[in-house]
Parts: sequence; structure tokens; C-alpha cells
Amino acid sequence: MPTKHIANTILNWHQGIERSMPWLFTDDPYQIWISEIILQQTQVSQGTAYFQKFVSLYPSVVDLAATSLDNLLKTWEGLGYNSRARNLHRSAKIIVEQFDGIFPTQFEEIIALPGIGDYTASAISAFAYNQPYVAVDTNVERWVSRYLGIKGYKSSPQLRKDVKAYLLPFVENSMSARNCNQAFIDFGALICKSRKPECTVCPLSDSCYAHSNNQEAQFPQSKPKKKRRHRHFYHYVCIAGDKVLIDYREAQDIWQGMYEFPQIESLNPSRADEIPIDFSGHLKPEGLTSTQQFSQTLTHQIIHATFYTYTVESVFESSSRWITLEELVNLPVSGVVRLYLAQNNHIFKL
DNA sequence: CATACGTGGCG
DNA sequence: TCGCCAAGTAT
Repeated sequence: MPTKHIANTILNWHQGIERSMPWLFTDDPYQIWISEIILQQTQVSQGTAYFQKFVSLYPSVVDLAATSLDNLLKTWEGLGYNSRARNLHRSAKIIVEQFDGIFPTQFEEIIALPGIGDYTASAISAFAYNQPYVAVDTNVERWVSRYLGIKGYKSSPQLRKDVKAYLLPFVENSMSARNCNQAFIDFGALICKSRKPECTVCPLSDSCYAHSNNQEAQFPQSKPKKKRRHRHFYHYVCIAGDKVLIDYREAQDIWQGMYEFPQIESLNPSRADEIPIDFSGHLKPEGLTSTQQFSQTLTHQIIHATFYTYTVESVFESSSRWITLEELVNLPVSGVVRLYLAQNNHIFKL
């Protein structure tokens, strides 16, 4: 079946669809941008509240550029992949400095911004400016690969390229690139779903390769899975009155830009009765008030975090920083640290 | 091109 | 429970 007919069938189906996500009701490239970054590898149900919070706290790119990275990451906290937030901040500053605070309108300028790749640049170009680009996300990739039976690994550059090439002529000749792209994405999200595709109500099922061969689950191909590695973090929570010792994560590693209690990492679980770091004798066994463990499974690793909570007489000299408990509550922290804080809210009074 | 990067939800 | 998945990008 020609692409034109397939696309028209989807557009026709889309006319009877109602969606209420807040970013669908704006042409503001800034808001479109924020929504697309938030939605990268993130479900609509998880990202919506963050979008509301972002446009409320930072109504314009100028506001975003003016806030501190700490504040931005705190707003981002709980979403994950926070290089997205760091790149959002970098891009906002670039737009203010190089584009006079006006969001760029050309695809080449947009994709040059940090954190924006082919999908996001295409989405902004189509949704905000109605320019003829195809935004191939996981939804679009899925239904096209199933319909045509295209081989290729999920999310691979090659498959995304093939899907884009297939749909581009139609978008270029269509009345509304904006509407086309929204229909293509919604079709994948609502009909050609990942787990339980709605083939019984799909207007294209008769000519779908995957459905005809009962191979809906085979497209797109998934890569062989790798094992997650285990990491053991031992945190030392040193509390002196209303002060606590804190470190900043700046290494090229997980949770870059977030704060944590001083820690050492071990490849293997170590014993809880040791004090591997004692801050030159300032930590004494009798000062240990609790030992708690939390785990968090990430995409490529499993974090086992142990927290030793110590009470000390007074602050001491350290390469780490003493801050008040109130200040701590305003700093971005990882999921495991957030678990620890929530579990000890009698101390940290969140 | 393969791999790393968070978190929450579903089956 | 646990693996897979979610409006991807940088390296």
C-alpha cells in the first residue's frame, strides 16, 4: 500500500482522537522544547507534572537561564537522566547569549544545542514552527517497523533513519507537518502499543506485516540484554547540631551534579562494623546512631547504599562541606539518598 | 556503532 | 519478583 494511503488512514483515525497533554495547546517553542526534553525516555504519565512545574517556575528561556543549576536539578529531581537538565541549562544560556533570548527557528541551529538530537530538533521544528520534519520516536518507529516488517534494532540509528526516510515524503507534501507528526506518534502510543497492540481496532491491520505473520512482538528487534553491575556505596552521615557534611558529585558518573553524604565505594559488600573512613578520628563507634541500607536499580547497575549516621560533638576540618539541614533539603539528591532522607525525616524534617 | 545514563510502572 | 519499557542523546 502506498505511503500516502497509509498516512491518510492514520490522519483520518487521528481526527476522532482527543488528547489533553498540556504541551499540545501551545505553539511556544520554549514550552515545546521543555516538553520534548522531559519526555525523552520518560512516559507521559511521569513527565506531565514536571512539565507543569517547569513552565510555572521558569516561564521563559530567560528565567531558565537565570536560575542556578542546583535549583534546576532540584526541580528535575525524581525524573532521572539529569544530563537532560544540565543540557537544558546550558542551552538556555546559549539561547540568551547567542540568540538574544529568542528560541532559534532553523533546524540546524536547533540541533546544534546540547541535549537536542534528531528527534527533538524535528519535533520542535514540526510542532512549534510547522516545518516539514519527521520526528521518529519509539512510537513511530514501532508501528512503521511492524507494518513494513523492517528489520533493525529498537532505537538504532539505522532503523530510525529508515523510518524517517519512509515517512518524509508524506510530511513534505502534507498540509500540516504538525498534525501529521502528532498523528504518527499518537497512533503508536494508542493503537500500535508496545505490549498489547490494539490490532482488533487498528485500521491498518489487514495490510500489516507483523500482524499478518502474528509477529507483533518481533518488531522492532530488541538487542540482547547485558547484565547489570553491582556497586556498593558506604555513606557517612556526620551530624553536628544542625550541620551535616556534604559532597558534590562532579565525576563523569551517575548522578552528576547532585549532592550526597561523603562516601566510599567498594566492589564487594564490606562489613558494617568497620569505620573505613573516620575523618581523622572524628568519628567514634559510640557516635554511630544507625545503620541503614537501601538499593536502587538503574539501567546498567544496581546500587547498594549503606548509610552510617553519626552524631559528632562539633564541626571539624574536612574537604567536604558543612551545610545546615535546611540547606540540604533544597539541594538535588539521588533516589537512594531521597529514600534515606524520607526514612529519617525526624532528623531532616522534610 | 555500542554503551552509559534514572526513575517509575506494568504484566 | 523481575525484566522490559518509556516523545533519546552524547560519546
